Amino acid sequence: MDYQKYVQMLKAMADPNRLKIIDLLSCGSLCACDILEHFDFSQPTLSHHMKVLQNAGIVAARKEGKWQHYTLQAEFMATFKQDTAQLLSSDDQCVCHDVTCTACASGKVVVTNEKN
Amino acid sequence: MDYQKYVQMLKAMADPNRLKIIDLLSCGSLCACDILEHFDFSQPTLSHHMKVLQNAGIVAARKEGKWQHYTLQAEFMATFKQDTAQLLSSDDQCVCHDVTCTACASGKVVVTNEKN
DNA sequence: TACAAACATAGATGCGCGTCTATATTTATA
DNA sequence: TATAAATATAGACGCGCATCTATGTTTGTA
Repeated sequence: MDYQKYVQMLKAMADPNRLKIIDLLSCGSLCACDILEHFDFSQPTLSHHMKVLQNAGIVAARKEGKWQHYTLQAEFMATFKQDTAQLLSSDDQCVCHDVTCTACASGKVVVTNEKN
Repeated sequence: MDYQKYVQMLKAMADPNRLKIIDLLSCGSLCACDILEHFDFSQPTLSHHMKVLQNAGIVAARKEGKWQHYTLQAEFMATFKQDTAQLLSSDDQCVCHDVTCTACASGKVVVTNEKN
């Protein structure tokens, strides 16, 4: 998986306001002014947050007249779930395969690395 | 879902080094010195990162002799996947249910909120 | 054409975070 | 008991981030 891209998604999501924006968009598209109504911060701040979400590939923007419509990227929803599952599983591509535990190898403790 | 707890998990994960630590632990327990070998930063920095992961409920620590063993929390792995699925889905508990789109309501654009 | 609405950009500010060095603490061992 | 190994704590530093105000840009409308 694309480690760097996954971290960028996590960083973009790791803000309570941006997480709420994602939640608001989970049912469909919304324009900026409607999103803004749910928050206390200023309009430029929302503009900043939307740019962060776009750069992370989470949100797509489409302009129609005066309004800027935002939608969750389908690819993000799929990729993020997939990357998360892979991170928390110990499959063949896991980085932990060449890892040993010094304490365990010394025979002084009972803890064992399940993969060795 | 616990919004605040989920954000705390995301923040803890939104660092490339901590994400690699989680990946290293996805196969089993490791002590601090073994984790440290995979990074360039100092030992106090690792100690700091492990504390962040513990406070977020991602990692559990267990001391045996000189060694501090770290393990991924089973509850975290379950909760995080579940919260993620709920965030990206539009079920009954979604915050977007009382949301309308001004631009759509005006009838000037073709975009519609899928839930309305 | 003038004005208002929706949104973006520029620049500044304050706070948090990742990292460091130095030192303390705990535990095993000679 | 002295020493070394493994880890934690304290305090400092620099950078990035979330936010703001002020202003620019685009688009629809009277």
